[in-house]
Amino acid sequence: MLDINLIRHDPDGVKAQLAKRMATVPDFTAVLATDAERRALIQKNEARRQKRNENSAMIAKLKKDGKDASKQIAEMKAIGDKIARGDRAIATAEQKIFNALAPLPNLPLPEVVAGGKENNHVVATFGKKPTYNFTPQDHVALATSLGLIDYERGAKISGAKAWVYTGVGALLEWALLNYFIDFHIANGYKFILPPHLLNWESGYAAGQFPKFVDDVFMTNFDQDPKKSKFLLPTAETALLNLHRDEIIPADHLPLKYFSYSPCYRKEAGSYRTDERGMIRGYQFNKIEMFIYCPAADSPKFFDELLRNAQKLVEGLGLHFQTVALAAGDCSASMAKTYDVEVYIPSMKGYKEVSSVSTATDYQARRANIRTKDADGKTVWLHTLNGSGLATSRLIPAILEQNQNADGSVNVPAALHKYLHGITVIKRK
RNA sequence: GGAAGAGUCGCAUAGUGGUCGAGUGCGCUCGCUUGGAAAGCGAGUUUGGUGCAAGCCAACGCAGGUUCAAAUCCUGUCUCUUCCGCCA
Repeated sequence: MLDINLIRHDPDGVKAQLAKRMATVPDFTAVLATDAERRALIQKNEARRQKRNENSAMIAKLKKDGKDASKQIAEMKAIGDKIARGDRAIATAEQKIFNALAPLPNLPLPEVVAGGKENNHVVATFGKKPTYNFTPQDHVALATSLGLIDYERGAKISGAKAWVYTGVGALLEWALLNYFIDFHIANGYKFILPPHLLNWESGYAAGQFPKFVDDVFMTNFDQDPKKSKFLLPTAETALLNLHRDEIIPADHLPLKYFSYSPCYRKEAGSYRTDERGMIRGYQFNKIEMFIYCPAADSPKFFDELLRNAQKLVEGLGLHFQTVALAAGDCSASMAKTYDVEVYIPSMKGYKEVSSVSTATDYQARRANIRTKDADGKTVWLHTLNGSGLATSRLIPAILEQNQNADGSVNVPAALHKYLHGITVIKRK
Protein backbone atom coordinates (compact mmCIF):
# COMPACT_ATOMS: atom_id res chain seq x y z
CA MET A 1 0.00 0.00 0.00
CA LEU A 2 1.36 3.38 -1.00
CA ASP A 3 1.29 6.29 1.42
CA ILE A 4 -1.55 8.72 0.69
CA ASN A 5 0.55 11.50 2.24
CA LEU A 6 3.21 10.95 -0.36
CA ILE A 7 0.65 11.16 -3.15
CA ARG A 8 -0.82 14.28 -1.56
CA HIS A 9 2.53 16.06 -1.38
CA ASP A 10 4.24 14.84 -4.53
CA PRO A 11 1.77 13.27 -6.95
CA ASP A 12 4.03 13.87 -9.95
CA GLY A 13 7.02 12.26 -8.25
CA VAL A 14 4.95 9.18 -7.43
CA LYS A 15 3.69 9.03 -11.00
CA ALA A 16 7.22 9.26 -12.37
CA GLN A 17 8.32 6.34 -10.20
CA LEU A 18 5.32 4.23 -11.10
CA ALA A 19 5.91 4.92 -14.80
CA LYS A 20 9.00 2.72 -14.52
CA ARG A 21 6.82 -0.32 -13.99
CA MET A 22 3.37 0.54 -15.32
CA ALA A 23 2.29 1.12 -18.91
CA THR A 24 -0.45 3.52 -17.89
CA VAL A 25 0.20 5.66 -14.87
CA PRO A 26 -2.80 6.33 -12.62
CA ASP A 27 -4.30 9.78 -12.44
CA PHE A 28 -4.52 10.91 -8.82
CA THR A 29 -6.91 13.84 -9.35
CA ALA A 30 -9.97 11.91 -8.23
CA VAL A 31 -8.36 10.21 -5.25
CA LEU A 32 -6.88 13.49 -4.01
CA ALA A 33 -10.28 15.17 -4.27
CA THR A 34 -11.79 12.32 -2.25
CA ASP A 35 -8.97 12.68 0.25
CA ALA A 36 -9.70 16.40 0.71
CA GLU A 37 -13.40 15.66 1.02
CA ARG A 38 -12.69 13.00 3.62
CA ARG A 39 -10.66 15.36 5.77
CA ALA A 40 -13.35 18.05 5.61
CA LEU A 41 -15.99 15.50 6.66
CA ILE A 42 -13.81 14.35 9.55
CA GLN A 43 -13.40 17.86 10.85
CA LYS A 44 -17.14 18.53 10.71
CA ASN A 45 -18.00 15.30 12.45
CA GLU A 46 -15.42 15.76 15.15
CA ALA A 47 -16.87 19.15 15.98
CA ARG A 48 -20.26 17.46 16.32
CA ARG A 49 -18.80 14.81 18.55
CA GLN A 50 -17.22 17.44 20.74
CA LYS A 51 -20.63 19.06 21.11
CA ARG A 52 -22.19 15.72 21.93
CA ASN A 53 -19.58 14.99 24.59
CA GLU A 54 -20.18 18.34 26.20
CA ASN A 55 -23.95 17.87 26.14
CA SER A 56 -23.64 14.40 27.55
CA ALA A 57 -21.64 15.69 30.49
CA MET A 58 -24.22 18.42 31.05
CA ILE A 59 -27.11 15.96 31.00
CA ALA A 60 -25.36 13.85 33.57
CA LYS A 61 -24.88 16.85 35.80
CA LEU A 62 -28.47 18.09 35.40
CA LYS A 63 -29.84 14.66 36.22
CA LYS A 64 -27.60 14.38 39.23
CA ASP A 65 -28.93 17.70 40.48
CA GLY A 66 -32.48 16.55 39.79
CA LYS A 67 -33.05 19.15 37.08
CA ASP A 68 -34.81 18.87 33.74
CA ALA A 69 -32.58 17.82 30.82
CA SER A 70 -35.18 17.28 28.11
CA LYS A 71 -33.96 20.21 26.03
CA GLN A 72 -30.38 18.83 25.92
CA ILE A 73 -31.62 15.32 25.18
CA ALA A 74 -33.62 16.58 22.20
CA GLU A 75 -30.52 18.36 20.93
CA MET A 76 -28.46 15.21 21.35
CA LYS A 77 -30.88 13.25 19.17
CA ALA A 78 -30.38 15.65 16.26
CA ILE A 79 -26.61 15.62 16.64
CA GLY A 80 -26.56 11.82 16.79
CA ASP A 81 -28.32 11.57 13.43
CA LYS A 82 -25.89 13.98 11.83
CA ILE A 83 -22.91 12.09 13.20
CA ALA A 84 -24.26 8.81 11.84
CA ARG A 85 -24.70 10.34 8.39
CA GLY A 86 -21.23 11.88 8.55
CA ASP A 87 -19.70 8.55 9.54
CA ARG A 88 -21.27 6.86 6.54
CA ALA A 89 -19.92 9.56 4.21
CA ILE A 90 -16.43 9.19 5.71
CA ALA A 91 -16.54 5.41 5.35
CA THR A 92 -17.54 5.78 1.70
CA ALA A 93 -14.69 8.19 1.03
CA GLU A 94 -12.19 5.91 2.77
CA GLN A 95 -13.37 2.91 0.79
CA LYS A 96 -12.90 4.89 -2.43
CA ILE A 97 -9.38 5.91 -1.44
CA PHE A 98 -8.54 2.34 -0.46
CA ASN A 99 -9.87 0.96 -3.73
CA ALA A 100 -7.74 3.45 -5.65
CA LEU A 101 -4.54 2.77 -3.72
CA ALA A 102 -4.69 -0.96 -2.97
CA PRO A 103 -4.02 -2.14 -6.55
CA LEU A 104 -1.01 0.16 -7.01
CA PRO A 105 2.39 -1.57 -6.89
CA ASN A 106 5.33 -0.46 -4.78
CA LEU A 107 7.58 2.37 -5.96
CA PRO A 108 10.75 0.97 -7.55
CA LEU A 109 14.02 2.09 -5.98
CA PRO A 110 16.02 4.68 -7.99
CA GLU A 111 18.63 2.13 -9.13
CA VAL A 112 16.00 -0.20 -10.61
CA VAL A 113 15.79 0.19 -14.38
CA ALA A 114 12.47 0.93 -16.03
CA GLY A 115 10.58 -1.42 -18.28
CA GLY A 116 9.70 -5.09 -18.38
CA LYS A 117 11.55 -8.40 -18.46
CA GLU A 118 13.50 -7.38 -21.60
CA ASN A 119 15.40 -4.84 -19.48
CA ASN A 120 16.60 -7.36 -16.90
CA HIS A 121 20.36 -7.50 -16.86
CA VAL A 122 22.96 -9.93 -15.60
CA VAL A 123 25.08 -8.41 -12.82
CA ALA A 124 27.23 -11.39 -11.88
CA THR A 125 28.14 -14.86 -13.10
CA PHE A 126 29.67 -17.75 -11.19
CA GLY A 127 31.42 -20.68 -12.83
CA LYS A 128 31.22 -21.72 -16.44
CA LYS A 129 28.85 -23.66 -18.62
CA PRO A 130 29.84 -27.32 -18.34
CA THR A 131 31.28 -29.06 -21.39
CA TYR A 132 30.92 -32.78 -22.06
CA ASN A 133 32.98 -35.23 -24.13
CA PHE A 134 29.87 -37.42 -24.38
CA THR A 135 26.21 -36.80 -25.17
CA PRO A 136 24.70 -35.39 -21.98
CA GLN A 137 21.27 -36.49 -20.77
CA ASP A 138 18.56 -34.19 -19.49
CA HIS A 139 17.53 -34.25 -15.85
CA VAL A 140 14.31 -36.17 -16.49
CA ALA A 141 16.24 -39.03 -18.06
CA LEU A 142 18.89 -38.94 -15.33
CA ALA A 143 16.42 -38.74 -12.43
CA THR A 144 14.41 -41.60 -13.89
CA SER A 145 17.31 -43.89 -14.73
CA LEU A 146 18.95 -43.30 -11.36
CA GLY A 147 15.66 -43.94 -9.54
CA LEU A 148 15.58 -40.54 -7.89
CA ILE A 149 12.23 -39.24 -9.10
CA ASP A 150 9.10 -41.19 -10.06
CA TYR A 151 7.14 -38.95 -12.41
CA GLU A 152 4.62 -41.58 -13.50
CA ARG A 153 3.51 -42.57 -10.04
CA GLY A 154 3.44 -38.88 -9.10
CA ALA A 155 0.93 -38.34 -11.88
CA LYS A 156 -1.01 -41.43 -10.84
CA ILE A 157 -1.49 -40.45 -7.22
CA SER A 158 -1.80 -36.69 -7.68
CA GLY A 159 -2.03 -35.66 -11.32
CA ALA A 160 -0.06 -33.42 -13.64
CA LYS A 161 2.70 -31.20 -12.23
CA ALA A 162 3.45 -33.59 -9.39
CA TRP A 163 6.31 -35.97 -8.80
CA VAL A 164 7.60 -38.35 -6.13
CA TYR A 165 11.09 -38.28 -4.65
CA THR A 166 12.21 -41.85 -4.07
CA GLY A 167 15.14 -43.38 -2.21
CA VAL A 168 18.36 -41.49 -2.88
CA GLY A 169 16.29 -38.81 -4.64
CA ALA A 170 14.44 -38.10 -1.40
CA LEU A 171 17.74 -38.20 0.46
CA LEU A 172 19.27 -35.72 -1.99
CA GLU A 173 16.31 -33.37 -1.60
CA TRP A 174 16.55 -33.58 2.18
CA ALA A 175 20.32 -33.12 2.03
CA LEU A 176 19.88 -29.84 0.18
CA LEU A 177 17.41 -28.61 2.77
CA ASN A 178 19.75 -29.59 5.60
CA TYR A 179 22.67 -27.88 3.89
CA PHE A 180 20.62 -24.65 3.70
CA ILE A 181 19.36 -24.96 7.26
CA ASP A 182 22.86 -25.39 8.67
CA PHE A 183 24.05 -22.37 6.71
CA HIS A 184 21.29 -20.10 8.01
CA ILE A 185 21.67 -21.32 11.58
CA ALA A 186 25.38 -20.53 11.39
CA ASN A 187 24.46 -17.01 10.24
CA GLY A 188 22.25 -16.47 13.26
CA TYR A 189 18.88 -16.63 11.53
CA LYS A 190 15.98 -18.01 13.55
CA PHE A 191 14.40 -21.22 12.27
CA ILE A 192 10.60 -21.06 11.83
CA LEU A 193 8.28 -23.91 10.82
CA PRO A 194 4.93 -22.27 10.05
CA PRO A 195 1.49 -23.74 9.46
CA HIS A 196 0.83 -24.36 5.77
CA LEU A 197 -2.82 -23.32 5.89
CA LEU A 198 -3.13 -19.58 6.27
CA ASN A 199 -6.12 -17.28 6.62
CA TRP A 200 -7.38 -14.53 4.33
CA GLU A 201 -5.84 -11.71 6.36
CA SER A 202 -2.40 -13.22 5.87
CA GLY A 203 -2.89 -13.43 2.13
CA TYR A 204 -4.06 -9.86 1.97
CA ALA A 205 -1.17 -8.48 4.02
CA ALA A 206 1.37 -10.26 1.85
CA GLY A 207 -0.17 -8.73 -1.24
CA GLN A 208 -1.49 -12.00 -2.72
CA PHE A 209 -5.15 -11.08 -2.22
CA PRO A 210 -7.47 -10.08 -3.63
CA LYS A 211 -5.69 -9.95 -7.00
CA PHE A 212 -3.98 -13.34 -6.98
CA VAL A 213 -6.62 -15.34 -5.16
CA ASP A 214 -6.86 -17.67 -8.17
CA ASP A 215 -3.14 -18.51 -8.01
CA VAL A 216 -3.30 -20.25 -4.64
CA PHE A 217 -4.99 -23.45 -3.53
CA MET A 218 -7.97 -22.27 -1.55
CA THR A 219 -9.61 -24.78 0.74
CA ASN A 220 -13.38 -24.90 0.63
CA PHE A 221 -14.14 -25.55 4.24
CA ASP A 222 -16.31 -22.49 3.88
CA GLN A 223 -17.84 -21.06 0.72
CA ASP A 224 -16.76 -17.54 1.64
CA PRO A 225 -13.09 -17.19 0.56
CA LYS A 226 -12.52 -14.71 3.38
CA LYS A 227 -13.37 -17.44 5.86
CA SER A 228 -11.50 -20.21 4.03
CA LYS A 229 -7.85 -21.05 4.37
CA PHE A 230 -5.27 -21.35 1.62
CA LEU A 231 -2.09 -23.36 1.19
CA LEU A 232 0.84 -21.01 1.39
CA PRO A 233 2.50 -20.26 -1.98
CA THR A 234 5.73 -19.36 -0.17
CA ALA A 235 6.84 -19.24 3.45
CA GLU A 236 7.28 -15.49 2.94
CA THR A 237 3.53 -15.18 3.45
CA ALA A 238 3.78 -16.80 6.86
CA LEU A 239 6.97 -14.98 7.89
CA LEU A 240 5.57 -11.55 7.07
CA ASN A 241 2.37 -12.25 8.97
CA LEU A 242 4.17 -13.50 12.05
CA HIS A 243 4.37 -9.89 13.23
CA ARG A 244 1.23 -8.51 11.62
CA ASP A 245 -0.30 -5.69 13.67
CA GLU A 246 2.70 -5.47 15.97
CA ILE A 247 4.98 -2.71 17.13
CA ILE A 248 8.41 -4.29 17.42
CA PRO A 249 10.72 -2.64 19.97
CA ALA A 250 13.75 -1.11 18.26
CA ASP A 251 16.20 -3.16 20.33
CA HIS A 252 14.69 -6.38 18.95
CA LEU A 253 15.66 -5.40 15.41
CA PRO A 254 16.69 -6.65 12.99
CA LEU A 255 14.64 -9.84 13.09
CA LYS A 256 16.22 -12.45 10.86
CA TYR A 257 14.19 -15.55 10.12
CA PHE A 258 14.30 -18.51 7.83
CA SER A 259 11.68 -21.07 7.23
CA TYR A 260 11.24 -24.37 5.48
CA SER A 261 7.95 -25.12 3.79
CA PRO A 262 6.60 -26.73 0.69
CA CYS A 263 5.18 -24.04 -1.61
CA TYR A 264 1.81 -24.72 -3.19
CA ARG A 265 1.03 -22.86 -6.40
CA LYS A 266 -1.56 -23.33 -9.09
CA GLU A 267 0.77 -22.10 -11.82
CA ALA A 268 -2.33 -21.70 -13.99
CA GLY A 269 -1.51 -21.51 -17.67
CA SER A 270 2.20 -21.24 -17.11
CA TYR A 271 3.19 -24.67 -18.40
CA ARG A 272 5.67 -24.61 -21.22
CA THR A 273 6.83 -27.63 -23.14
CA ASP A 274 10.45 -26.97 -22.25
CA GLU A 275 9.60 -27.05 -18.58
CA ARG A 276 9.69 -30.80 -18.23
CA GLY A 277 10.14 -32.77 -15.11
CA MET A 278 10.35 -30.76 -11.96
CA ILE A 279 10.94 -27.25 -13.25
CA ARG A 280 7.42 -26.16 -12.46
CA GLY A 281 5.05 -28.05 -10.19
CA TYR A 282 2.08 -27.54 -7.92
CA GLN A 283 4.34 -28.13 -4.95
CA PHE A 284 8.01 -27.56 -4.34
CA ASN A 285 10.29 -27.26 -1.35
CA LYS A 286 11.89 -23.99 -0.39
CA ILE A 287 13.80 -22.40 2.42
CA GLU A 288 12.90 -18.73 2.72
CA MET A 289 14.91 -15.99 4.43
CA PHE A 290 13.06 -13.00 5.84
CA ILE A 291 14.25 -9.83 7.57
CA TYR A 292 12.41 -7.08 9.41
CA CYS A 293 14.58 -3.98 9.91
CA PRO A 294 14.51 -0.19 10.27
CA ALA A 295 14.28 1.66 6.95
CA ALA A 296 17.89 2.82 7.02
CA ASP A 297 19.22 -0.74 7.18
CA SER A 298 17.30 -2.31 4.34
CA PRO A 299 19.90 -1.73 1.58
CA LYS A 300 22.52 -3.45 3.72
CA PHE A 301 20.29 -6.44 4.37
CA PHE A 302 19.32 -6.70 0.73
CA ASP A 303 23.00 -7.25 -0.03
CA GLU A 304 23.26 -9.74 2.81
CA LEU A 305 20.32 -11.81 1.56
CA LEU A 306 21.66 -11.78 -1.98
CA ARG A 307 25.12 -12.86 -0.83
CA ASN A 308 23.58 -15.67 1.22
CA ALA A 309 21.66 -16.98 -1.76
CA GLN A 310 24.75 -16.75 -3.98
CA LYS A 311 26.99 -18.45 -1.43
CA LEU A 312 24.60 -21.38 -1.17
CA VAL A 313 24.72 -22.01 -4.92
CA GLU A 314 28.47 -21.41 -5.00
CA GLY A 315 28.83 -24.00 -2.25
CA LEU A 316 27.19 -26.55 -4.55
CA GLY A 317 29.70 -25.69 -7.27
CA LEU A 318 27.00 -24.90 -9.82
CA HIS A 319 27.28 -22.42 -12.67
CA PHE A 320 24.76 -19.62 -12.18
CA GLN A 321 24.08 -15.96 -12.87
CA THR A 322 22.58 -13.11 -10.87
CA VAL A 323 20.05 -10.91 -12.61
CA ALA A 324 18.79 -7.45 -11.65
CA LEU A 325 15.12 -7.33 -12.55
CA ALA A 326 13.64 -4.34 -14.32
CA ALA A 327 10.89 -2.50 -12.46
CA GLY A 328 8.08 -4.11 -14.43
CA ASP A 329 9.32 -7.65 -13.74
CA CYS A 330 9.41 -7.29 -9.96
CA SER A 331 6.30 -8.53 -8.17
CA ALA A 332 3.92 -5.77 -7.17
CA SER A 333 4.96 -5.50 -3.50
CA MET A 334 8.66 -5.24 -4.25
CA ALA A 335 10.78 -2.15 -4.80
CA LYS A 336 13.81 -4.07 -6.04
CA THR A 337 14.47 -7.71 -6.91
CA TYR A 338 17.51 -9.73 -7.92
CA ASP A 339 17.13 -13.30 -9.12
CA VAL A 340 19.74 -16.01 -8.76
CA GLU A 341 19.44 -18.34 -11.75
CA VAL A 342 21.13 -21.69 -12.07
CA TYR A 343 22.19 -23.08 -15.44
CA ILE A 344 20.30 -26.08 -16.75
CA PRO A 345 22.13 -27.40 -19.84
CA SER A 346 19.18 -29.27 -21.40
CA MET A 347 17.14 -26.08 -21.34
CA LYS A 348 20.05 -24.06 -22.68
CA GLY A 349 19.18 -21.49 -20.12
CA TYR A 350 19.04 -20.32 -16.55
CA LYS A 351 16.20 -20.97 -14.10
CA GLU A 352 15.44 -19.08 -10.93
CA VAL A 353 16.46 -20.74 -7.66
CA SER A 354 16.29 -17.63 -5.54
CA SER A 355 14.56 -14.31 -5.70
CA VAL A 356 15.81 -11.65 -3.31
CA SER A 357 13.66 -8.59 -2.75
CA THR A 358 13.07 -5.58 -0.61
CA ALA A 359 9.47 -4.53 -0.08
CA THR A 360 10.62 -1.28 1.58
CA ASP A 361 7.63 -0.27 3.75
CA TYR A 362 4.97 -1.49 1.31
CA GLN A 363 4.27 -4.83 3.00
CA ALA A 364 4.69 -3.35 6.46
CA ARG A 365 1.97 -0.80 5.73
CA ARG A 366 -0.37 -3.50 4.51
CA ALA A 367 0.44 -5.75 7.45
CA ASN A 368 0.67 -2.88 9.94
CA ILE A 369 4.13 -3.66 11.29
CA ARG A 370 5.94 -0.82 13.01
CA THR A 371 8.69 0.12 15.39
CA LYS A 372 9.71 3.24 17.29
CA ASP A 373 12.52 5.47 16.08
CA ALA A 374 15.07 7.23 18.30
CA ASP A 375 12.57 10.02 19.04
CA GLY A 376 9.93 7.54 20.14
CA LYS A 377 7.89 8.08 16.99
CA THR A 378 6.12 5.05 15.49
CA VAL A 379 7.43 4.30 12.03
CA TRP A 380 6.95 1.57 9.45
CA LEU A 381 9.51 -1.17 9.22
CA HIS A 382 11.10 -2.44 6.03
CA THR A 383 10.73 -6.10 5.11
CA LEU A 384 13.02 -8.13 2.87
CA ASN A 385 12.90 -11.69 1.69
CA GLY A 386 14.91 -14.10 -0.35
CA SER A 387 14.80 -17.77 -1.20
CA GLY A 388 17.62 -19.60 0.41
CA LEU A 389 16.99 -21.69 -1.71
CA ALA A 390 14.28 -23.44 -3.69
CA THR A 391 15.25 -27.04 -4.44
CA SER A 392 13.18 -27.94 -7.48
CA ARG A 393 15.51 -26.34 -10.04
CA LEU A 394 18.65 -27.26 -8.15
CA ILE A 395 18.25 -30.99 -8.52
CA PRO A 396 17.96 -30.73 -12.33
CA ALA A 397 21.02 -28.46 -12.31
CA ILE A 398 23.02 -30.82 -10.10
CA LEU A 399 22.06 -33.88 -12.16
CA GLU A 400 22.87 -32.28 -15.48
CA GLN A 401 25.93 -30.25 -14.54
CA ASN A 402 27.51 -33.10 -12.57
CA GLN A 403 26.71 -36.05 -14.85
CA ASN A 404 29.36 -38.49 -16.05
CA ALA A 405 29.66 -40.48 -19.28
CA ASP A 406 28.37 -43.65 -17.61
CA GLY A 407 25.14 -41.92 -16.51
CA SER A 408 26.23 -41.50 -12.89
CA VAL A 409 26.17 -38.17 -11.09
CA ASN A 410 28.71 -36.69 -8.69
CA VAL A 411 27.22 -35.38 -5.45
CA PRO A 412 28.43 -31.85 -4.60
CA ALA A 413 30.98 -32.07 -1.77
CA ALA A 414 28.90 -29.78 0.44
CA LEU A 415 26.17 -32.44 0.53
CA HIS A 416 28.37 -35.44 1.36
CA LYS A 417 27.85 -35.19 5.08
CA TYR A 418 24.07 -35.45 4.60
CA LEU A 419 24.09 -38.38 2.17
CA HIS A 420 25.18 -41.30 4.33
CA GLY A 421 28.36 -42.01 2.42
CA ILE A 422 27.01 -41.58 -1.10
CA THR A 423 29.38 -39.42 -3.16
CA VAL A 424 28.42 -40.65 -6.60
CA ILE A 425 24.87 -41.59 -7.52
CA LYS A 426 24.99 -44.64 -9.78
CA ARG A 427 22.51 -46.78 -11.60
CA LYS A 428 21.46 -49.90 -9.76
C1' G B 1 -17.43 -31.32 17.06
C1' G B 2 -20.47 -30.27 21.98
C1' A B 3 -20.88 -27.47 26.78
C1' A B 4 -19.45 -23.65 30.18
C1' G B 5 -16.44 -19.40 31.31
C1' A B 6 -13.26 -15.36 29.85
C1' G B 7 -11.15 -11.28 26.59
C1' U B 8 -10.02 -3.55 29.67
C1' C B 9 -3.76 0.96 28.71
C1' G B 10 3.76 -3.79 28.92
C1' C B 11 1.87 -7.44 33.01
C1' A B 12 -1.95 -8.19 36.84
C1' U B 13 -6.52 -6.19 37.92
C1' A B 14 -11.00 -2.36 39.21
C1' G B 15 -15.01 -0.77 36.71
C1' U B 16 -22.95 -3.37 34.99
C1' G B 17 -25.80 2.96 31.30
C1' G B 18 -24.01 9.53 32.11
C1' U B 19 -17.81 14.33 34.62
C1' C B 20 -14.71 6.62 32.61
C1' G B 21 -10.10 7.16 27.73
C1' A B 22 -10.71 4.62 32.01
C1' G B 23 -8.85 3.80 38.91
C1' U B 24 -5.15 0.66 41.55
C1' G B 25 -0.69 -2.53 41.93
C1' C B 26 3.70 -4.21 39.43
C1' G B 27 7.23 -3.00 35.73
C1' C B 28 9.64 0.98 33.16
C1' U B 29 11.41 6.45 32.47
C1' C B 30 12.65 11.18 34.59
C1' G B 31 13.21 14.27 38.96
C1' C B 32 13.80 15.02 44.39
C1' U B 33 16.48 12.67 48.32
C1' U B 34 21.75 10.17 49.05
C1' G B 35 28.82 9.99 49.51
C1' G B 36 26.54 6.07 46.38
C1' A B 37 22.44 2.88 46.36
C1' A B 38 17.89 0.89 48.37
C1' A B 39 13.61 2.70 50.45
C1' G B 40 10.61 6.94 50.27
C1' C B 41 8.37 11.12 47.71
C1' G B 42 6.80 13.56 43.02
C1' A B 43 5.90 13.47 37.73
C1' G B 44 5.32 10.54 33.58
C1' U B 45 4.49 5.89 30.98
C1' U B 46 -1.17 2.95 24.50
C1' U B 47 -2.33 3.85 19.43
C1' G B 48 -4.44 6.36 15.50
C1' G B 49 -7.06 10.51 12.93
C1' U B 50 -7.42 15.72 12.18
C1' G B 51 -5.41 20.61 12.55
C1' C B 52 -0.25 25.80 11.18
C1' A B 53 -1.00 25.37 16.28
C1' A B 54 -3.55 25.33 20.96
C1' G B 55 -6.40 21.60 20.78
C1' C B 56 -10.15 18.36 19.38
C1' C B 57 -11.85 13.42 17.97
C1' A B 58 -11.65 8.01 18.02
C1' A B 59 -10.37 3.11 20.09
C1' C B 60 -12.10 -1.35 26.48
C1' G B 61 -10.90 -8.65 21.12
C1' C B 62 -13.66 -7.64 16.29
C1' A B 63 -18.36 -6.34 13.65
C1' G B 64 -23.25 -4.79 14.10
C1' G B 65 -27.57 -3.20 17.21
C1' U B 66 -30.47 -0.69 21.35
C1' U B 67 -30.13 4.41 23.63
C1' C B 68 -30.20 11.42 23.89
C1' A B 69 -25.76 8.78 25.96
C1' A B 70 -22.34 2.06 25.86
C1' A B 71 -16.19 -0.65 28.73
C1' U B 72 -21.11 -1.47 30.92
C1' C B 73 -27.30 -3.88 27.70
C1' C B 74 -28.45 -7.12 23.01
C1' U B 75 -26.85 -10.09 18.49
C1' G B 76 -23.10 -12.19 15.61
C1' U B 77 -18.03 -13.41 15.22
C1' C B 78 -12.87 -14.48 16.55
C1' U B 79 -9.42 -16.04 20.20
C1' C B 80 -8.23 -18.25 24.84
C1' U B 81 -9.27 -21.49 29.27
C1' U B 82 -11.75 -25.76 31.40
C1' C B 83 -14.70 -30.19 30.72
C1' C B 84 -16.67 -33.91 27.18
C1' G B 85 -16.15 -36.35 22.33
C1' C B 86 -12.69 -37.71 18.39
C1' C B 87 -7.73 -38.45 17.15
C1' A B 88 -1.75 -38.58 14.53
